Amino acid sequence: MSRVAPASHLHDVSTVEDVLALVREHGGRITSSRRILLEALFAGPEHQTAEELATVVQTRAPDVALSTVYRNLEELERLGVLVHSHLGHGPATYHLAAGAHCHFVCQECGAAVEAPDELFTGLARSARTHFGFEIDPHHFAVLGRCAACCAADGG
Amino acid sequence: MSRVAPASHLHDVSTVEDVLALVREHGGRITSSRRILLEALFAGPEHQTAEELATVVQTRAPDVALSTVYRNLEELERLGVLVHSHLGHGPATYHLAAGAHCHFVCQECGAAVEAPDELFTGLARSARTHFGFEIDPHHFAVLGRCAACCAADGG
DNA sequence: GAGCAACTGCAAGCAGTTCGCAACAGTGTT
DNA sequence: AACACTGTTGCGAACTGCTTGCAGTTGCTC
Repeated sequence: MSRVAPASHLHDVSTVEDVLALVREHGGRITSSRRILLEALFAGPEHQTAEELATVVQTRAPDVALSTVYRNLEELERLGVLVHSHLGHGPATYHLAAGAHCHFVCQECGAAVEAPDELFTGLARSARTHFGFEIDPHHFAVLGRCAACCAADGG
Repeated sequence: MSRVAPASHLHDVSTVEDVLALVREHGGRITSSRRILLEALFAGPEHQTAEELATVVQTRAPDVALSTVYRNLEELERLGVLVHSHLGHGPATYHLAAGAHCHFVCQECGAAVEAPDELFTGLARSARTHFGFEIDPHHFAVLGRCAACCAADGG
């Protein structure tokens, strides 16, 4: 599956140009769709689906195809710049690896709560000691019921 | 979304007939596809996808459609007899609610490790106190890297 | 055994994502 | 500045996992 050396931590990738430089280093090319996509990622809200990103990109370059967005997202993820997570049942959401965090998603109303990584350190330690398993708490959402829905339903 | 009183805990649902009785109580009918599906669930391995279950069912009743399997799984889940979980990217897996447990799934090799619920009590408590969020650790898998893949890759 | 409603198979449809392909466009070289 | 090399693109079709509409069937009650 993902067998990549995430090189992003060796470089500063805090701007669009930084990322493009990284892309170049890995033999990739700097294309306008790639640049616009990155700008959308840096400028937009934290959790964007491929479709949403495509829509944003298309406001500036209407001919960029959805498949191009997917391919670029895939490439950027391989370089370690991006991460995608599955929040509940819908489409995956993408965000910059730098701002990765964990999520609680309510199965009833779909609300997503961002959780600090510290909440998972205990679980991470147990998983490591019991099973030698290194968890990646960013990639998935923890499902459940949010405070509002618990209150609404009672019980 | 799921707004159901899981009645299963009020009843003993440890056999196929128990479940069918529960189905009847809720106005459902006892059909052969339903019975065969339940037998597959009780007899088969713990994690089965809808497709796998359909295949098993079809060995005994070749005309049972995949959509029927989905509809029955949905119904049984509404009654609280079943649970489905998303282990990684592929299709959902179904298993009896009685044997529910948490999972660690390796993103590299796909291996699934079953984890005791106790590992999640700390996280559950933090989520509750910090966010009023009641996690449901059974419904999702925690992704990461298993011991074997960690060892293989180094890092 | 008649009738109601739950259930069924079938086929079509859906969302999200991937793929094959021919055309196109960055990039290093000349 | 033209050239070739190869990464990238748009398009459309395919794919997976799942859902739905419909007309026919079947379990269950009276």
